Amino acid sequence: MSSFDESDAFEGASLAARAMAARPAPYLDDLNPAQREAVEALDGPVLMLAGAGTGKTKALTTRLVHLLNTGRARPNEILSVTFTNKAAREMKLRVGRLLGETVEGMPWLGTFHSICVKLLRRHAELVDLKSNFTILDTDDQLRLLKQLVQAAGIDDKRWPARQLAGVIDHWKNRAWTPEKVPAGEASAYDGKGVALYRQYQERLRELNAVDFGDLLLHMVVIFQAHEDVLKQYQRWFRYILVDEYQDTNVAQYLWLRLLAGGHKNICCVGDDDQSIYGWRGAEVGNILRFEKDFPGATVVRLEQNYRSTPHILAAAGGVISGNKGRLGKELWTEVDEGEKVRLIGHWDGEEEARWIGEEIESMQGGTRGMRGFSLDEMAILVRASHQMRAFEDRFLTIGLPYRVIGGPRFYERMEIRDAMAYFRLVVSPADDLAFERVVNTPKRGLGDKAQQKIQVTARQNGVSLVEGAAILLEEKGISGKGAAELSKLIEGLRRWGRMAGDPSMSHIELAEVVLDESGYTEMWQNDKTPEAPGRLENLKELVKALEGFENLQGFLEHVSLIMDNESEEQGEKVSIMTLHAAKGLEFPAVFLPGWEDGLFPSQRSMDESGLKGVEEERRLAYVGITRAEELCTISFAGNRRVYGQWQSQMPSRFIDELPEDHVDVLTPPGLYGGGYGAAGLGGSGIETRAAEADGYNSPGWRRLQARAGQRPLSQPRESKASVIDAQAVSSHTVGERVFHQKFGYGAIIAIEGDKLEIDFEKAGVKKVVAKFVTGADDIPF
DNA sequence: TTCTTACTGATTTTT
DNA sequence: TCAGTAAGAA
Repeated sequence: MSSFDESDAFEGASLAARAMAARPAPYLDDLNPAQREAVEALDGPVLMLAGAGTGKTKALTTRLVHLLNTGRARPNEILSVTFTNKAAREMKLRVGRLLGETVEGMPWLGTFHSICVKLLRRHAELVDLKSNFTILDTDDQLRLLKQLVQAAGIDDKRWPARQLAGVIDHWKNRAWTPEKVPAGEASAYDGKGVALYRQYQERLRELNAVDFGDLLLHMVVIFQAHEDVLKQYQRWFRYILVDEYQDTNVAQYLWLRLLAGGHKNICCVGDDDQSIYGWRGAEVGNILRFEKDFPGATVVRLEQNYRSTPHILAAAGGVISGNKGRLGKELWTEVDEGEKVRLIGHWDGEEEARWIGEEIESMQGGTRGMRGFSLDEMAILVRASHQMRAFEDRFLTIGLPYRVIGGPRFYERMEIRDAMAYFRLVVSPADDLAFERVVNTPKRGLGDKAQQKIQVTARQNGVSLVEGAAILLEEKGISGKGAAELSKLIEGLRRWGRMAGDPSMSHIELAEVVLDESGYTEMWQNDKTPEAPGRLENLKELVKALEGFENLQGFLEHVSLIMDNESEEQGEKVSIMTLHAAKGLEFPAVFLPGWEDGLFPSQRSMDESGLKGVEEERRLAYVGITRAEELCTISFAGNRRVYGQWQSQMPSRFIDELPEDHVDVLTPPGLYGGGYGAAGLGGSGIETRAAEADGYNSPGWRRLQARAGQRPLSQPRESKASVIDAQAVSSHTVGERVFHQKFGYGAIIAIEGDKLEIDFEKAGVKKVVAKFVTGADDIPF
């Protein structure tokens, strides 16, 4: 607690205030009027509504520097929270650059989670934890939940532990302890959710462990129950800055409101139009409600955009204007016209990938009067990660270098987690979850039965699993190969533990010894799967990462929170990522494929959250378009293979929301008569003329897409307009041979409305809904 | 115990 | 389609 000598701190601050009050502030000259207003409104609540590309980070960091420079607070009296480590790093860097020195003394600039860990370690005893508690990763969490579920005699096939994890996470995001879960949630997880939640928390306490959600939850509980503690921090954190406020969940919101409760010097920065994490517990309401929560708040809108061309901004603006209850912002730019947003429809997903691949290749050299773009300047942003595959396949074929952003992060990889579990066991042999993870990795002939014996022995003796295993061996409760291997493991752990205490041995050597002697490295060396070499490579990298730390313990502590690893791959590559992963990034040229109803907006989002879901999807569209600086290309396909089944697709409703004046409709090559979206470009086919007559921004155009995308007998999906269902029905005739996904081939006996009576070759006579059958000879491709 | 084969069911994922 | 799991076979 040495850094918490308050009297010293306050005196220092006032002295500093007097000494620095007259300091010039040249950095203010670099700001536009709105940014400047946001920076200079230092006291009281401030809401900075920062649209995409409006210099939000600049304003935020300048404000921080201004707080320091005017002597209002010392570096350790400012609480600045971000969501990602990356954002925190960026802020530190930029503050340092503005100050002309590195900022060592900003201990409270970090993610919600990393700050909460610091706080919770100081006050762990208030929630019955020891200050050296461990932070579980999701694998540990899941294993623990699985045990509880099985112990409760629940069929974990019908009720997967994963689902329980989701429910608990959701509750924690809302700052509900087991006692506070409202009655309305009682039916969660087969009605046993709350009870299991309680057991889970109990078990965590026994293990002296917390999960990610607990970090926030425990701190909120502490602040609510211990006014003295809260007051202490309210005084200490004289100013609070919050980035990405639209992404805060209820727990984070409460945490902030408690901390800001005294002086209300809180500045929240965010953009309600970029709230895309509702499904993870984020509450757009937090930002919409700010002025009510903090009456008299200064609200500043940053609307001048420094990123995109006016066409791109107009297209994004047109789409987002369909959302209700926005705080309202209109982005503008001083930049000249530039290219319109390009729109193109394709026959199917593969064609779309092929076209984008070719387009990327030709864009490198510059086409249609445009400048050339390097591969690093181009990105493909998809709604769901499975869409990436088509592009990867295609790019591999044509040898186009690409990089996938997102996906499993370094510390989430299996081999890294396994290795870490070994390290954890060396540092703290009582880490049961780590033991469970590696006891049979590599295979030691210790299956379920043997592990159960260890569990029972440990529980009977009230000791950890490692000790339980030792006792079991002594009692000869286990025999054969398993016994020999287990005793080897236990001995190894003891030996490594001693080595850890030996100052003559570096922790890097120790790590190598552990991975070697445990047989873990060997396991991957003997593995013949194609990913094995990569995994060995990762292990080497892990050992290398140890160099930055004093010992294993310090390393483990660090890693539990910093789950990101941006190993900057060399070479120019196109980026492929999800829209979510793209938030906060920008690229000169952006491709947005797969704009089809059901895919984007995603069917599931609409089913689960209705209008709210569509609005969040729309914000995702807005985020996608606003990633583009110079060129944005939106595309869709008429047919797409979904789970191995060909389906016809309707263009996304968001396409109809694009303002016509800012869109160029391109004609895809290789389609007779121009095919889709030939509006305004002439041509001869019926489709083309229809498109010209209606314009693309009309129901007629949509109908055209639907019709053109619809092969005569392929199956429409449930959500489609009734017109199409009728089409599907009328396309069948009695006696026709058809195919059904479940029942196989058969012949139609009778047709009643949308139901068909079919004599299946294998399944006999059945009545099925027409949309579930396909003409037998007409399975596309 | 572990390897093999059949089944099921499927977004987005900052920490 | 395809990955991840669950029951059967060696």
